[in-house]
Amino acid sequence: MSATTKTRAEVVAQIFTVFRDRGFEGATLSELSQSTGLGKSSLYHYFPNGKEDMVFAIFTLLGQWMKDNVLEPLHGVGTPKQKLRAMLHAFDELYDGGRNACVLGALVSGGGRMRFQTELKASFEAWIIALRDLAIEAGVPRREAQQRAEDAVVRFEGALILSGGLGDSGPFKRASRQIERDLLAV
Amino acid sequence: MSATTKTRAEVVAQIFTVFRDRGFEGATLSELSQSTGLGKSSLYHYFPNGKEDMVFAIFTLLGQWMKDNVLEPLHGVGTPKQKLRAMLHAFDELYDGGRNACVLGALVSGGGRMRFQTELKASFEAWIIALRDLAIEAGVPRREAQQRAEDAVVRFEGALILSGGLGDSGPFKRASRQIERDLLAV
DNA sequence: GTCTATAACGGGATAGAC
DNA sequence: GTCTATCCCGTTATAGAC
Repeated sequence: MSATTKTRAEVVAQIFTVFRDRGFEGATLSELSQSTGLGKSSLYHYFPNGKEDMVFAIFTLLGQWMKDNVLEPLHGVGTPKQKLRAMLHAFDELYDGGRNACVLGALVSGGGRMRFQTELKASFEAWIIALRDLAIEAGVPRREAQQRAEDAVVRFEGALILSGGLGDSGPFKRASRQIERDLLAV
Repeated sequence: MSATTKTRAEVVAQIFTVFRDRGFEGATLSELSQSTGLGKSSLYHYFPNGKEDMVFAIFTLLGQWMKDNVLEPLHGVGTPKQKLRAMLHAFDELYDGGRNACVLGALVSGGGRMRFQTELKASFEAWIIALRDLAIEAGVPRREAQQRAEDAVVRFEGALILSGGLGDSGPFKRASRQIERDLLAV
């Protein structure tokens, strides 16, 4: 790739932020065009079916991010506690310490809930499974691990909503600490 | 009020569900017109500034609902535990056991985050204060009570997102039980 | 108060040149 | 691949009759 040519990955990374901040209906082609620096027609070159295709691309990007930042480290070296810390650090960067919303939450809350039901379910489940397996590795019984993983996702999502609503990153930071404390506790 | 005349409260209750399910950008005048049975022009009679006015009316409705279902019972008779159960029952009905989204979450996640920042903050804070005061009444130290109240809101919001994403009311039901267990625990 | 009609605008999407 | 130009439609909003 050269300096003047955008890769698809770069384009997807840019539209990702728009859908995250505006939701599906709120993300207009004008803003998507502006944020990517591409004309509307060029966007249709990348995404023939428009916004719907863009969101599918975002789900793919999320899957890749999860693989790189959660699943791979999970199978790497270190204690479960170390791996959890690394994961939490990655989430902290993704959400910018609570200043960014969660694109999954934005799509659930907006009109995309029915449109992307299958993908949303798969994304949440993959997330939960990753956290669950880490808890299992730390010696937590499977059933309990599943519950704790769901709790962690609930806390992330809820804390991002509350941090957004209050304009205060405190709830997110505290949720992150609670997850670190609770997920693997014996 | 007669059978043929809608009160403003009835109209607001109907548009409430549209914004809750569709978000601010996703709620169109066509759907609002359909759900209320009023023509678009009639909606402008009730809400001269359009959708923005409708959302302000929703915040007012929420404030009243909170007063009736949370604040009043709080100052009524019964043990804190009994009052908490009554509050949780009211929330369970509002969210239809996890099948409904939270309108505050929908407004935070959509484009309304900046537009209604003041009202969102006030709504979340009122909610937290109500839960906090109940915990204080039950003998929880003030600081700890504040944290638990924020946790409860985080759990509600996150559980509604996850229940929506998974299409399964399980997370909401479990969050409700956890709040009942944790908020007042000594 | 509610309606019909319509204005004014912006949205998503396409065609075709380069 | 990206652009300009354009289309069609839905959306917000207003005017005025009843």
